Amino acid sequence: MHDMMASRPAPNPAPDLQAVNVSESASKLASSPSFSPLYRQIKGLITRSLQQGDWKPGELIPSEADLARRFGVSQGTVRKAVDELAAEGLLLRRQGRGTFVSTHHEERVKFRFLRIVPDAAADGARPLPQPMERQFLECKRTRASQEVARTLGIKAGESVTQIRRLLLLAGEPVVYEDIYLPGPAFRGLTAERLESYRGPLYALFESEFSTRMVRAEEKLRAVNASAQEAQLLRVREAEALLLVERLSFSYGELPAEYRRGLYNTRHHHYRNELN
Amino acid sequence: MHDMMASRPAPNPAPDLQAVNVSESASKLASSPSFSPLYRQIKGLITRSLQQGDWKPGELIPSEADLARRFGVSQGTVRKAVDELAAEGLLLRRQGRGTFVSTHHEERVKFRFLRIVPDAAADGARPLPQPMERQFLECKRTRASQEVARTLGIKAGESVTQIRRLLLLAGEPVVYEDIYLPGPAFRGLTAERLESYRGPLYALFESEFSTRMVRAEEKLRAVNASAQEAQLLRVREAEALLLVERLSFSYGELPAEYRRGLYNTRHHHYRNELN
DNA sequence: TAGTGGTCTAGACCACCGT
DNA sequence: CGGTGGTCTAGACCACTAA
Repeated sequence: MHDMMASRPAPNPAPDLQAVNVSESASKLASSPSFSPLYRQIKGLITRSLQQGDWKPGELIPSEADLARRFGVSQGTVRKAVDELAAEGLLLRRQGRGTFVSTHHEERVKFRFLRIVPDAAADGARPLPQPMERQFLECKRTRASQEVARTLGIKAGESVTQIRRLLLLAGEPVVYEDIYLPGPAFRGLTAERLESYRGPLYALFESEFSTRMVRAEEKLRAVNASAQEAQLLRVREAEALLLVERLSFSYGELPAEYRRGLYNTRHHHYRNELN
Repeated sequence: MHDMMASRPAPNPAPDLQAVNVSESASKLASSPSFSPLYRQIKGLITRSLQQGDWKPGELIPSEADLARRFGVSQGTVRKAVDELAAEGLLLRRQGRGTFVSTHHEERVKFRFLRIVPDAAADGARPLPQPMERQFLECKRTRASQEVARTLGIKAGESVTQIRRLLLLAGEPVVYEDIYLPGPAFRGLTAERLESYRGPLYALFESEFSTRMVRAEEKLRAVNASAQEAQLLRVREAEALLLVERLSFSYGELPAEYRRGLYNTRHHHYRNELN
C-alpha cells in the first residue's frame, strides 16, 4: 500500500463512515492482488451513491472540496475519480456551477444513443434537428421469450413490458422497433403515458421509473423486409433493412432494456466513429 | 493568462525552441479569445512532432521528465497532455518502460477498426481469433471518381490507388470491399506487395507508406446484393448486405483512405458500443 | 539498481457562474 | 463577491521494467 495512507494521521478524521471505509479498504488492499488506487476506490463510492439514488439525475453533487473532506483524501484524488466518471458520461462538470448527475433530459445529450442521420447532413453535423414524429403501435405486458429473457438476464416467462413503435423523420418512416423492459421496474408504463410524454423515452424512464440508461451495446445486421415490415416502413417487400439490436445497461452494468429495431436506410444512415 | 507563466523565471530556460514557443504563445494568448491552457499547447507540440515523423509509430518518445524540461513546464502539465493523446489512441503508455507512438502492428490493437464479429462470440468477447483469409481481387492505379474525390478531399480525376478484396472468416466470405487511397502517398503499392504482406493493411500503410490511420468515420446502410456481389459473398441475389463506408484520417485530420465494404451478416454482425 | 510511468498531496491562482 | 471547477506547480513515494 502507499505508506502515506497508513502513516498519514487522517488529515480530517471526519467521523464519516465512508472516510473510514476508504482508509480501511486501502490498508487491506495493501499487498492484495486486487489492489486498486485510492481514486478508483473513491470512484466506486461515488458510483455507489449514484446507484443508490443518493444523488439523482440532474442534481448537483457535493463540491470536490466537500467530497475530499468527506472521504479524507486530497481534492486532486477526488478530481481524478470525478474525471473518469465524467468521461464515462455518468457525471457532468460545469465550470463555476458544480458537478451534476447526467440526465437524458439535457438538451445537449438528447437522443445520445440514436445514431441515425439523414444522408443530406454534413459530415461533421449534429444529428436530428429534423422533425421527429413517434407512433406507439403497442404497449403491453407480456411474458419474456427465451431470447428476450436471456438477453435481459431474467427467466423465460417472467413479466416484461413490450413497446412497439414507429419513428418518422421528416414524415418518412425510418425506425420500427420493439422495446422490452424488465417487469418489476416498469410496472405502470401505459400507452397513454407514452403518448402524452414529450422528450426521449430514456428521459421518461429516468423521471418516472428510476432507471437511467448509462451505456449500451448494439449488434447490427442487414435483413430483408417482411411483408408487414415493408408496409410499415413504406419500402418494397424484401428490401434491405438495417437490424439494430440494442442492450442498454443501467448503473452497475444491470441490463435494463432490450431493443430490436429495423431501420429504413433509403435516405438515412447509421453513423459511427472509430477511435 | 496565468500570471505564473509571465512572472515565472522560466525554471529551466533550456535554449530549446519549443520551450520558447510555448512561453511566447502562452503570453500572447493571455486575453485572446482563443486561449488554450498550457497542457493543450504542449499537446499540440507533441502532435506536431508525431505528424512530422520526429517520433515514428512503435518508437519510444522522450520521458515525461525529459519533455517537461524541454518545454519548460512541470511534469504534471506534460502528463495531462500525454494523457489526452493516449486516450485518443495516438500514444501508448507502458508503466516502467515509457511512452510509445501507437502503431497498428501491436498485437493488442490489430484490426482495431474492424467491427465484424461472429454471432457465436460471447457478448464481452474479444473479436477475431478466428482464422482470416484475404483475397486481393484487384490493385490498380486509376482516376478518382467525383464521389471518391469529394470524400478524400482531392480533385476528380486525380490519381488514386484502388484495391478490391475479399475477406473470409472461417472459410466464409464475409467482407467484399473497395479501398481508395490518394495517389501521391501510395505510389508503389502493388498486388504482389499486398499478397506477400502478413498483418493488417494499416500496418503495411504505416511501415511502407508513412501513413498512420488515426481515426475513422463510418456510415452504415442496408442494401440488396447485386448478382455479382451475391456471387462473391455466396449469398442469394437481392439478399440484404450491410454497406459500410469508411473514411479514415491520418494525423491532422487528413483524409487518407476511403473504403466501401459489403458485409455478409448471415453469421456475423457489426458490433458497437454506445456511451 | 536506475529509470519510467502511476498515484497522492498541498497549495496557488485562474476562469466562470450566480448572487 | 464567494464558491465552483480548471490549470499549474513541486515534491514525495509506489509499481513496474529492464539491465
